[in-house]
Amino acid sequence: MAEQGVVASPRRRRSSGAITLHDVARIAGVAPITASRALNTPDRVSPEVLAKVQQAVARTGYVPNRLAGGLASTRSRLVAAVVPTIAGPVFLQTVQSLTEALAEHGYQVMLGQAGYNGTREDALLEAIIGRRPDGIVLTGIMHSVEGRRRLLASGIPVVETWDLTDTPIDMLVGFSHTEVGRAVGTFLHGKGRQRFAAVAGNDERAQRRVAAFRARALELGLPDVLVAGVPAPTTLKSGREALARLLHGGPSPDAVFCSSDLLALGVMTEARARGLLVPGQLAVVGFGDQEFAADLEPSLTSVHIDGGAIGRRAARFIVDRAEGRPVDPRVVDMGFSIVERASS
Amino acid sequence: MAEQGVVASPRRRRSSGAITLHDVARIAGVAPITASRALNTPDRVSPEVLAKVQQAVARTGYVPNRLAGGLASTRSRLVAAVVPTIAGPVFLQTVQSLTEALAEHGYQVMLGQAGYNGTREDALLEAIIGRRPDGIVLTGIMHSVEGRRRLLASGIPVVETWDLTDTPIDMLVGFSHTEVGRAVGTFLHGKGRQRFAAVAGNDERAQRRVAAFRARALELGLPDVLVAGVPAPTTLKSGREALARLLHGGPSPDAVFCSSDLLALGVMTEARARGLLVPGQLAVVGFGDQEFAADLEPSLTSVHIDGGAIGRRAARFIVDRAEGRPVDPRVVDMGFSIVERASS
DNA sequence: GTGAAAGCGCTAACAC
DNA sequence: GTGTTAGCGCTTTCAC
Repeated sequence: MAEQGVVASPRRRRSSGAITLHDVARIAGVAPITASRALNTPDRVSPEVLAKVQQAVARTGYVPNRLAGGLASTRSRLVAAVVPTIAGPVFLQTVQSLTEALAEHGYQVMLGQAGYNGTREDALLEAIIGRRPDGIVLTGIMHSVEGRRRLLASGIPVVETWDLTDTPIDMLVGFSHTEVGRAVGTFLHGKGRQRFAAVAGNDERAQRRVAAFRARALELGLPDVLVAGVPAPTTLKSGREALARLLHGGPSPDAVFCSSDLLALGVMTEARARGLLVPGQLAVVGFGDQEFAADLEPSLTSVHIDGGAIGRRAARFIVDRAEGRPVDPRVVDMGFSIVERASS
Repeated sequence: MAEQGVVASPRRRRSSGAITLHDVARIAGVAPITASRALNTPDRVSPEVLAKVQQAVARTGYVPNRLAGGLASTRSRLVAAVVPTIAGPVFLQTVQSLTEALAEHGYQVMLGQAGYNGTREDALLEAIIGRRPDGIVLTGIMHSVEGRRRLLASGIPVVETWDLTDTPIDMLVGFSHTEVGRAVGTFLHGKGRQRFAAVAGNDERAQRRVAAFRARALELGLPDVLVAGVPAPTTLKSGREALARLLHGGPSPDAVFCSSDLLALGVMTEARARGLLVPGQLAVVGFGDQEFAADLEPSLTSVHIDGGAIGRRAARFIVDRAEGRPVDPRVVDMGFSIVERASS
């Protein structure tokens, strides 16, 4: 009687109802851990057991619960990718190749949108860290000192991309924005241009490119660079408006360096609407070398960044770290190149 | 002695080392479950306890482990967003607003890239289902019968977007591609155009738009529509090439319906290079009404789709379902509109 | 309003 | 090569 009282109403909990590793193991006639090994490390299990487990999996349609696996192994196989906004086309190639490369190794990408002004940064970091990702890839965003501190404190591997800073949080794969600005200055000067202008989004990296472009112009003995600032994310429209502003006051520039290809397209569109010849009266240089740049009329000279390679490299950093391989060096300069086309 | 033997080397497991709810509870002087309630349902806890727990959280920098929470509650607060590829600009607005809207409710988005040919579909579904997301949002992708079956079997809420099909898997928010094709046909006919052509990516939805466009032309007593097919994802380049092909054989069209704005830009670019006047000799209509369409020269007439609204609606579907609210209706037609601009 | 116990589904650690 | 045991860090269930 007493016994019955104890056993009577066992504390039951609603389970998810899905097939579990337990079920698979029972059907295969082995212990759960053996089934686990058959799935994760098949070479450490006898061929017969492997076959039986695989059959059971096929019969039941079992899909391992990665939440449970991640909790038990402290390896979530989740990687956070943080961008200002996914709607800007600049970093898409990087996100795409990052996602693909990680998927090949069994990792999933979680998307984080930080915005351009850093308002949501804190909530975003909390949401990300709470998932215990095996890595965080930061692309095209700045982070506050506080954010940096939290990332460091979390102990999660971090890859910063699309930049080369002196004080990386952890790992870094990018290129020098300063060198880009200098190189474009040198390039345009080599083409005989004299009166430089720039159209730049108000994000920190674009500003750094422009500052270097300007410094290079001064070095070369050219007049000061006219700069038209536009809000980020950059658009075709703001490119058009920026050229209008540049032409409004003072001497007309004969070369414009734009902080994105979309801006450059805007500048070329506006130039055409005004009867200004490109490249005859105005050379235009873009940044990013988006797929459309080569096929514009005239085709657009642009600074080529291999966004796909950056994503793949970042994926390798994360996977290496997650699997305990040594990561050295932790900073990779992917460089850039100026692709010369008709617009200059 | 015996006792010592028993206690001596307890089976120790390396924990993640991070602060846990246990730690917070200990510091606050309450039971773990109480600390949990203070964080998740603060109104069911006394003000003093709440304050103590919040203090402990602040002092320790505690970030809840959502893997553990998800496992225990069978609510992962993860939502999978599946697109053909993130690098095509068409669905970005949808992904962006989906991510934002979900983030406001504490949900994270996991990115899945299905490709345009469905090769990776199976592995992708397995990866997604393994994370036990609270919802799956499918955007711009077709799925095999087998994929459909697996999704259904998983029991996970599914929202299909950017289409209106007769046999939704679960929930649906989109518009009719057939209606789009018909409407564009009617529109161009109203502008006095007679010889229609179309440039279309080889994805199923674009094909449906073109088929309806063609059918509408026949209804209107117009000659058969010339169609130039291009591979997905669509590019400016393939737009240029497509127009070249269209002009090559037979009578020149006086109107082209393109399956993306980028294709339309390609068509306009090629037209200009050939001295063909837009809209004088050729009317051009795009699809998607991307941000740049309005500011092209000439500005581009395009079919406007409110991708942001689609994403937000999909987010609401998922959140409602996850919180147990009734979802009715399960199919929402977001409609579309033709934005008339200079190119037609 | 608060707590004790049990367990979500998996894997690490240790045995044999 | 296989199994036993004990958690991973949280929340549900039940009790007071």
